[in-house]
Amino acid sequence: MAITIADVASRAGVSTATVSRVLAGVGSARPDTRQRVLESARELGYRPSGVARSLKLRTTRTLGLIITDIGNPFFPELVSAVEEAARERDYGVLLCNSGEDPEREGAYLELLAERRVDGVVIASSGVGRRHRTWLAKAPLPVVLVNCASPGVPLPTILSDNRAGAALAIGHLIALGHRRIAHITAPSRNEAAAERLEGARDALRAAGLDSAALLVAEGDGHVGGGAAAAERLLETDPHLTAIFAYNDLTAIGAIRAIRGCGLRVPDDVSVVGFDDVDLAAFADPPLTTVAQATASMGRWAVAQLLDRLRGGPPTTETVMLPVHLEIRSSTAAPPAREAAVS
Amino acid sequence: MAITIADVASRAGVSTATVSRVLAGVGSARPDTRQRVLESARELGYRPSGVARSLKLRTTRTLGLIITDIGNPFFPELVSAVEEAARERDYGVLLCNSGEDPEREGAYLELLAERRVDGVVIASSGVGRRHRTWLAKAPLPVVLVNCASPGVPLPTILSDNRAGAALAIGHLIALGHRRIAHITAPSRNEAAAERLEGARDALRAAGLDSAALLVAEGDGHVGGGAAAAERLLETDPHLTAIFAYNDLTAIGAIRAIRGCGLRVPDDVSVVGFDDVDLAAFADPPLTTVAQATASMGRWAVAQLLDRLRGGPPTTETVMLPVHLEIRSSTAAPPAREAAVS
DNA sequence: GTGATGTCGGGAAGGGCTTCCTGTCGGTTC
DNA sequence: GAACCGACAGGAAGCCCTTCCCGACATCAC
Repeated sequence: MAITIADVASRAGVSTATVSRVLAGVGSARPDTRQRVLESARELGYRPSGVARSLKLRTTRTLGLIITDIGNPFFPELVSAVEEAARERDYGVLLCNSGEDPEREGAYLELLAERRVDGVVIASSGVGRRHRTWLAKAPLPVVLVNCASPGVPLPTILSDNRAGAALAIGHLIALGHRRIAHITAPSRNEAAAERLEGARDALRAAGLDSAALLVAEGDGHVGGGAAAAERLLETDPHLTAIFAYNDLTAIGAIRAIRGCGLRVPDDVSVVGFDDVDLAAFADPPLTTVAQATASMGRWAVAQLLDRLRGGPPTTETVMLPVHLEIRSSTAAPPAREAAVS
Repeated sequence: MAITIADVASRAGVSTATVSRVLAGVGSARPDTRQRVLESARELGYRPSGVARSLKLRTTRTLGLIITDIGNPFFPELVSAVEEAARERDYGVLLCNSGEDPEREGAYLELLAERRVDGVVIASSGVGRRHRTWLAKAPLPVVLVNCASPGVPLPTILSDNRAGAALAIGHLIALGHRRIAHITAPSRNEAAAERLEGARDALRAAGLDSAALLVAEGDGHVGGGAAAAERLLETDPHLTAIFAYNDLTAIGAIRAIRGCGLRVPDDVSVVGFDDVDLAAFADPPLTTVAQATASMGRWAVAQLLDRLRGGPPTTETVMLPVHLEIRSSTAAPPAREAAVS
């Protein structure tokens, strides 16, 4: 059915070895032989089988990419960077959306291993911990993005979550806020724990009682953020600032704050995390901690490919700095509250 | 290096044929043989090579997915649906982000064909037209999502763009708007043309002059939407409604409108298209035309797999209905304007 | 003329799997 | 006891490439 190298060879009156060499451009061939091969290939519409080549060469030129949730705009940005870096080197990307489901994660890990992808980048928070034993004896190169696998030495790149959170809270404190709340994410997410810790760091650094930080749990999405903010405002109707686990959560919080008849930032300031594309276009434009998302993706791919080109197995961990993107969702607290505090 | 079926066979003291049969669960094997094979496989940590299997079986259990721009939230929603439908059937998805770049599109089409993916779903507006000749003799099953390839009979699923646009404009007219503008997308995008046509349909149906529709071109993104809205407001400072090509464009328009000191929807109403997740959380929540994005993705995969299971090549075209999601970005025009018109 | 050197290109192995075909063996049946 | 049968399991082909190795031939120097 499909044209094979043998068809091309017989049409050109040469052996398959010659066809292979000519098409790959290696070795030497007489110009007329070369010509005939090229012509036959073109005329037949020959397209070499990547599968056969992969079997022979023991490389698939494919990378696996496991992410948590493509519905969170942070991930499309990462996917985009990974995909681009891969494409530049002629690699394909097999996309796996884990949805935080351990079973699916496991299934995908197995699928990628069976498919013999050349490497996999894992950017799915829970995988590192939930599949430690698998990762410890991973049959292929793995790099972790924004996620750790305690005890398993794997190359890792992550944002400085703790410092970022401290930056956010520091900013709020500097504006004069004292009644600050935090919306975290389910604790299976290690970044959530780090961000919470960073928030407390900043409070302590300012000589405030870090235990007084009001905390509610969201789900990393708009809905959870809104619900958490509502609970928070019920608990302390006079809080003046909320630092959210991520931008989606922050957007939910803003919604809820407005739902309570309050204004952002006049009554309550809100800070997000990630600096997703849409953060700048939210209303009001969101003050948020910006991660170098694209850099992470590029680094992960570069790391993997270095390794494939014979580089030594690394366990390097890179911590990327973050910075605060100040927009209009934060302002000084309302005078009354400032006086109260 | 890697464990092969031969290793398992020799450890279990059987032939590779037997191992293959036992692991695939076909044919019959004596319970004790079965046992030995299973045990050896487990002990050795055997993982069959998908590559070898693909070569033999002539199927990769992989689908290609070409999209325009993963940065537009419409696509993650589609990707998510495709990925899920594929995963349920144990298929992988090779993600290709074309970025509207004809060269990249072509490269990806070739890559997918060489990789021998079992099928490809194309949801990248321009591909259908730009690569017609390729598609006409596509070496693998293709289905088109929200994109057409004139003259090439391929199974296609699309939203009723024209009717959707008419719905949007009809809604604005019903609210009393008469000075309505439209922000379109670059004309290489056929959906853009259809939506523009639909807008004119509705104007005509209401007995209004469809030629009077003010049109500006955006880029399908927030930035382009904002720029287009600015131009529009400059041309006609008294327009009272804007229908945008998509939600991102609409969000940009809202930004620009506010930048001019006007309010949404009090001074200017805005309608989007797509009903992206975030539309409901925009400020104000966006009135928009909702597409059945997930259904499209699922249908595309189902279509492809049916075909692979021996179904006949189809050229069926499905047009999905859309509906208007009325939120708070639209309202009656300000009294002064209503009087003027 | 002979040997050395170099250029082309073919044969064949091998990558890891599935499956058709065949053979063996124990048990039935008449 | 012969013929037959079903259940198991092995041999080997074949999926489509790449590349090592080697032979054929031409060319050149001596």
